[in-house]
Amino acid sequence: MKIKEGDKQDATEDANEPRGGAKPRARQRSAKTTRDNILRAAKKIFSKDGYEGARVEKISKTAKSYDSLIYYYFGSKEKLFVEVLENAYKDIFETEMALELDHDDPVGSLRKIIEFPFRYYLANPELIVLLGTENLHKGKHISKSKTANQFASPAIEILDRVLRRGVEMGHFRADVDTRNIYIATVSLGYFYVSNRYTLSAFLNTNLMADKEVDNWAHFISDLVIDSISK
Amino acid sequence: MKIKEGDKQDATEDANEPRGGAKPRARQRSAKTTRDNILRAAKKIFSKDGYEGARVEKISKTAKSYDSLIYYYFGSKEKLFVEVLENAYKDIFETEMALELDHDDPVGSLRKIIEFPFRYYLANPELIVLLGTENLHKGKHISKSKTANQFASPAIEILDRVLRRGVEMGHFRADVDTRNIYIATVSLGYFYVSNRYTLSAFLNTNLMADKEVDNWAHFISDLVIDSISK
Amino acid sequence: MKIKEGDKQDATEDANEPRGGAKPRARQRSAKTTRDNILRAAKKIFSKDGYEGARVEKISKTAKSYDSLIYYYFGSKEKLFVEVLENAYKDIFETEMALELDHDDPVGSLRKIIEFPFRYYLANPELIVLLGTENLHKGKHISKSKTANQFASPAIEILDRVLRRGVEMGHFRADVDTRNIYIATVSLGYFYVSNRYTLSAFLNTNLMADKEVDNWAHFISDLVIDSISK
Amino acid sequence: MKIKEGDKQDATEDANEPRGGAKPRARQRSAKTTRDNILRAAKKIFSKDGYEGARVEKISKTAKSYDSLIYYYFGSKEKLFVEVLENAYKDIFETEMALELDHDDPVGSLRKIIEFPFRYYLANPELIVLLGTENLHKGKHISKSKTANQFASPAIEILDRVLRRGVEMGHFRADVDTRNIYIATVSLGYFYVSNRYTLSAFLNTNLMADKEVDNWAHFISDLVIDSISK
DNA sequence: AATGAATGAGCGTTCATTCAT
DNA sequence: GATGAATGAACGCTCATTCAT
Repeated sequence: MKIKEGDKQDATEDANEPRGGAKPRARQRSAKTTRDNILRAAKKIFSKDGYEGARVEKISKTAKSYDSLIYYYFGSKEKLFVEVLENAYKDIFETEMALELDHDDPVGSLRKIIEFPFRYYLANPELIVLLGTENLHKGKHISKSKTANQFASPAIEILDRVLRRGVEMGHFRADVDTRNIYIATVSLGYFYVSNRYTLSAFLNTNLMADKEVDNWAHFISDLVIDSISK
Repeated sequence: MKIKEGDKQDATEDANEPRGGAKPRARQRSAKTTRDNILRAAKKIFSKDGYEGARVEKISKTAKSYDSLIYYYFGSKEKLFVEVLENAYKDIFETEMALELDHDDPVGSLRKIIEFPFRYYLANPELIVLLGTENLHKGKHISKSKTANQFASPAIEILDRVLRRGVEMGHFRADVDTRNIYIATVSLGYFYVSNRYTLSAFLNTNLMADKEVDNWAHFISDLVIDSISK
Repeated sequence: MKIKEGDKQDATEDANEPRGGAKPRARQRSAKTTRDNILRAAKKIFSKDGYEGARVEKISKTAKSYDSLIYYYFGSKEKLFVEVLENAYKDIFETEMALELDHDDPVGSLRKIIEFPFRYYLANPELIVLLGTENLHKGKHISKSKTANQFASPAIEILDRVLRRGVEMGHFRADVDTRNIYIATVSLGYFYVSNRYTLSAFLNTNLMADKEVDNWAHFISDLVIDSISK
Repeated sequence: MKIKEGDKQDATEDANEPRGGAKPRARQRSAKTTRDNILRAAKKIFSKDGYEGARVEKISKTAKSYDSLIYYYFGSKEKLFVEVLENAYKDIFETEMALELDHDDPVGSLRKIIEFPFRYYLANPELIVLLGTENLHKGKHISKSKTANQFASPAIEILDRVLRRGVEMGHFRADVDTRNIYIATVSLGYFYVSNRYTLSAFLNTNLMADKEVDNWAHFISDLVIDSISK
């Protein structure tokens, strides 16, 4: 499974920068570009340092911009954070929507769905910091967000369709509970990544080693599938 | 299952305050008590506000003490945090060790073991903030800690004993992987609590309602046990 | 006595907006209008918030214009302030010049002259903030201003003419000192308005009530006239 | 008349600094001293630059202290300002209370009372800036202040006593209005000082020259006394 | 050991001003 | 001339930490 990794590109690359111009040093005066640079830098810094640890100055410097432009475009550090958060929600759900699932192979499809969160968090661990911050603050942003809470149901619906097809085809037990399976699936992927440092220390293993990662991916698939198979 | 809840007592209660002393005006507080008050206050504040969000002054005021005493007793905010963290590790592992398991009922024992982390996190959600902080900082404290990393193996051993007994008695499949089951168990308990706010928002439910909590406890037990049962 | 009140009209009214033009969408605002809008907005904001408290952005927004146009038209916040100040000087002196005084009724004329500053400040309290700012800055603008310091003498001359006519007609003492009377007259009107808040608090009265205002107007007239009457 | 001038001493002189000690450079750790230094510096800076223009850093540097100590002792810039303001009120009223008035010389006494505000503002022009700020902000501090609004009445009572004695002795008209005389008195002293810069510019004179000052002091005494004399 | 004052770096934010289109 | 993005200094305030008594 290939998961699109998060933005790793340098925040300053300006694709639409005029090439070979006479003033190669001139600052791009494009709101779009600046705003995007800040957003990208913010995602990076918030993910690395958490909300409180992230310094506005660090974000603006990373974006090769100015503190004041953060306020010009976003109004406050908190609003910037919310926008970063919403983008992250959007990304993960859109990626999940794009999973190619074979309607006639519910077991294989389920395997893909189960592994998806794990692989996604692995590739985009910044989401974990963002979600952690959000939960530390008792979800006060997500509850206000207009774009965020419309994402969960499609993801569950996809899972539901696969599960029902599996039941229909006689693979799964008739009493499967989609929502519980959904939460379990995310739990098993999230925790392994979110607590990778403490867990690695306790278990005296490097859980991020490829072998370990693959082992876990298979294990959680088997775990869930075994439990609902007839 | 009954889980000992975290310290909820007032940080200022001085059970061992000497009575009838000659200096009724003097605070006359033993070092032990002051240190403990600070530690208790720190746990409370770090859990509520996170490491960065926790203010030294807030901790000292909560402990009815002084900023400078924090430095006197603990050296720095960070060292205080580490001590809080170690205490929290110690508490959860000691509580787990104290689980009363019936050697001749591996399935029931396993059920207890599976539900334990979930119930514990539910009763002590501050642990989640502490662990989250620690993982945000890439586990830099736990790796230095002398007391922390000696706890995991006993917990795994207990699980291992139960699983092997279950295999022996013909309940579980012979190929059960203790470590994976252990991680799965903690994942399923941790995530539900750690992400209770965002998850509740996405699912448009209050996952902390008693009914939902019980549902989840049963579900994760069933999930794991079903998957390893013959 | 009727005193022309300061500009209360909406800064955005565009009386000279061309009608039925071919480009209905274009702002099509003459430079004159924009400049005037800014000037009017500046007077309002400087008067309300003082020089330091007045934000360039607030002025430009009030004028439905842009910060940069303030710099385009006026060069700096300070120069804008100076222009506001000069306009205010001009207004008060022009208004005073326009007082209709009966050459053969020096006492009645003097009464009008004495009450004038009081009534004017009452109707245009923004002048007080402007003058206060100017004095806080040790009059550094007025000393540079070309238009401002040419106004005082005509005002004094008018007073002087009235006083001399009063002496001539045997109403006033021969040794009246025009300049002192002038300053006293302004003092008595200015202070009552400039310190209306602290004074009202100290005296536990609302000095802006109509009754109190009229009382003061009569009192200061009587005070000055009594003192110079034979 | 001798008016106590405002604090002109260096904010850092520490009268109680141990002399000839071994550690002459050691920082005084006396809350009283530090607080006073800040208060004195604040009075100076607020008076010079106005409330908005006064920078917290400038105040703390002037007091040879730290920004943070301002917050430690006063809570905010605004609260510091209020304390400066209250001290200023207290000073002027206490000084006025201390005027030595001869009960049997109401005219002489009245002369002293009339000249007092003028001389006081002259010696303590910072009061004018403080009052100006306060009036710019519509008296929002004075209305909250517990100590401020208890001062005016004693000052008026003193004036009242003198005026009544003058009436009794046949010097003044029976219908004198104490409150109006009081306001007039303050007006005539205040305005001359508060608007000394703009007024000097308009009149093309240096109104602060000794001769001019004395002229004004006499003039306003005469003005008021003439107007109420029989 | 307790109490509280001192220290100084740094934080989120705002502001006047300039520049590019 | 209008529009709005960029620039960079500075501001009020907070914080972890240390020092003196």
